Amino acid sequence: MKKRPTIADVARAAGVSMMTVSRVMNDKPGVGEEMRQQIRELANTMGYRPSQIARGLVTRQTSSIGLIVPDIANPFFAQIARGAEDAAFEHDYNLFLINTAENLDREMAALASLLQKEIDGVILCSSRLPPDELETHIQDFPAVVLFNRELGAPMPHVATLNVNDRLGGQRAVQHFVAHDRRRIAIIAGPVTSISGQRRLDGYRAGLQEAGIIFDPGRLEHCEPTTEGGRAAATAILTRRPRVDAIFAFNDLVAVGALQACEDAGKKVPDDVAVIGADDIPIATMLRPRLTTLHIDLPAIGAQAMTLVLGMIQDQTNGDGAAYEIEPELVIRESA
Amino acid sequence: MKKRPTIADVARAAGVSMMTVSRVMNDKPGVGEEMRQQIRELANTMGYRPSQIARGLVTRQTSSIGLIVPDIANPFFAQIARGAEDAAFEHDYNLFLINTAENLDREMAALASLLQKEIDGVILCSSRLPPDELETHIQDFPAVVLFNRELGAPMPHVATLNVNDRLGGQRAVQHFVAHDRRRIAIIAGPVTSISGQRRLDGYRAGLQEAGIIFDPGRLEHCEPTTEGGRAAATAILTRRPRVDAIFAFNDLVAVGALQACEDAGKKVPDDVAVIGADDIPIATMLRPRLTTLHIDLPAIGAQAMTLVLGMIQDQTNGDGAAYEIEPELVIRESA
DNA sequence: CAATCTTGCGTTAACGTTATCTATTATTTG
DNA sequence: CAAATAATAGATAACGTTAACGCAAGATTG
Repeated sequence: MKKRPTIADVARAAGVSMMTVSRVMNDKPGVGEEMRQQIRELANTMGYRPSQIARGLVTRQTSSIGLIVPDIANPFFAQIARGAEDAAFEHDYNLFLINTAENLDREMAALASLLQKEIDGVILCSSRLPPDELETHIQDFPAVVLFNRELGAPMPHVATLNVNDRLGGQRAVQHFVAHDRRRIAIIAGPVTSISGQRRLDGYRAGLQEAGIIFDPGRLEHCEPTTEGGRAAATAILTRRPRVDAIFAFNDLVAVGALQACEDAGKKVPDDVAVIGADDIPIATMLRPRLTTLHIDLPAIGAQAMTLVLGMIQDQTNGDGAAYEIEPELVIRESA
Repeated sequence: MKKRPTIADVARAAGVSMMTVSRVMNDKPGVGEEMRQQIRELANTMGYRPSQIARGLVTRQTSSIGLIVPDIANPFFAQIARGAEDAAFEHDYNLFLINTAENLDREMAALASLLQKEIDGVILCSSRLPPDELETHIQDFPAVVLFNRELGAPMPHVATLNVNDRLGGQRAVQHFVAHDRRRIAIIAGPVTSISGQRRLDGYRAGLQEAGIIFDPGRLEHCEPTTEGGRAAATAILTRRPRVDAIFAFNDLVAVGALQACEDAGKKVPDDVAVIGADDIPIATMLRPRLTTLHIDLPAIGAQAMTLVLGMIQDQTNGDGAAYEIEPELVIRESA
């Protein structure tokens, strides 16, 4: 509302040059302790706050990081966002949040608008962009962390952080097999999802390990939502009524599968065992409690943020590295 | 990585002044159609993107809106954030997301850092700041929407958007009473929560209406989480074992209450009926499905964003107004 | 056909901050 | 005690963009 004081106003009021005020505000040397205190106090009473915009123009730093996710309403990404924002707050950074809604154009628009904002770094989650598009769009950022997405060849200023979904899928199948389930179905999520492809990979590896031949009739793709999971599970259950286990793309999809089993009159886990993935909070709220592949979502968000921040500060920190997170099967009631 | 071209580079390459390029980039008149096309193309091939920072310094507009929420990992706020971001995207605005973690200092720090970023507007959700602090902290923003928080006196550039939680609480109690429940407990959420206070108000009004006297033993406060709800419900159930209905602060708390009933060997809804609030997606995933007070969360987020954007464009649009949303009881299985 | 308006483009000066360099003192040193 | 060094502070010029005004040449008017 009322006009904010500028550094010039403070300087004039204190009878010093703007540089002196600037040095005080940035805790830089070159100002006597006495005057420093005096200016600090004056700035405070005047309500002076340096403009990040003007500062950004000259320093080329904005103290802002972009976080691009498919859908913040998905608890998976909401938890990651929480961890990332907490870490950003610790370091006096702010977070731009953008949803892509699983839409390529919107993902590209997101990257473009963040570029114009001259943010210091980006965390890009589950990008669906084709490799070449991805590379051209991220190369102009000072620091990038790709979550659940790999790169053909390492790029400078780009680190990757991936959940070992293949291992997860394999472990899920192993658990089913160990409990004498052999007619195992999989709901693999969106066809374009990298995580989905990896989980499917692990699923097939697990089957092969157990000497079970892959049956395409037990595979279904779907949207990463409860409704998607329900529809997919219903489709599988009608096509292959004797299925005795379902590995779901994620917990949301698993909830849908649970509902489909209920609809079909199948008891979980007696008739059909269900394993989800990601261990979002809902997993323990349901009855039966969901057996799922656990990963520490807020910690992942925090790690991603730490990685970007590290790359900004210090070129070598995490630059080009590929990090991996190992999911752990937590056995509850659904399998 | 590589240095971005500036408007000066484009101007030089095109053999025109910077202003001409500027006019083209902003679709402003004063440039011939032929040259306009030519510059557009050149800018494109050079990969020129105007710096929002430099632009912001002179126009005093950043195309950024701040969204402050207690916790983005809470589906309630995640849904609102989704709606708000979608609406922002539509208008080429970006969203700063900040969590307060129910922490006053952090809320104030959030406001302060957004002020330095010179954002065009803020949506502040469920502020816990005392009235005077709140007023001083929001008055410097060009446009503010307060969600679930009221103002003593209307302020210019500040609109409020409130869920009529009092009515919601009253309706919940009415529903209980209509089904012959009279020993109705309430879990009222954090003591500092405005929504919690309003729901408690409505609860008492509902009781009075039915001629039931208020029993403090049936009231408990708690953190707005599943664990909080579980603990609070357990406390009430041990203190007042004959309670036959629970109105929960929100759906998350209701889930906790459900769990506490399960722990205590009470059947829902037969022994104890439970009503939640907000109708987050989890409500329909649970068994029994949660009866709750429905509001359209993404729509609220979008409305809040539209309100801020309107105030920025046009001073009078929504300025100082107070909007209200009426929750609707959706009856499912838990009550 | 002179007077006015329009169209198309350029010049200059900001916006608020910090980098860099320079100038003035104090303080230490050999 | 002269000379070197450090500490403190100021002046100036960016950073990339747009607002505001200026000016010419062509179009329109009475």
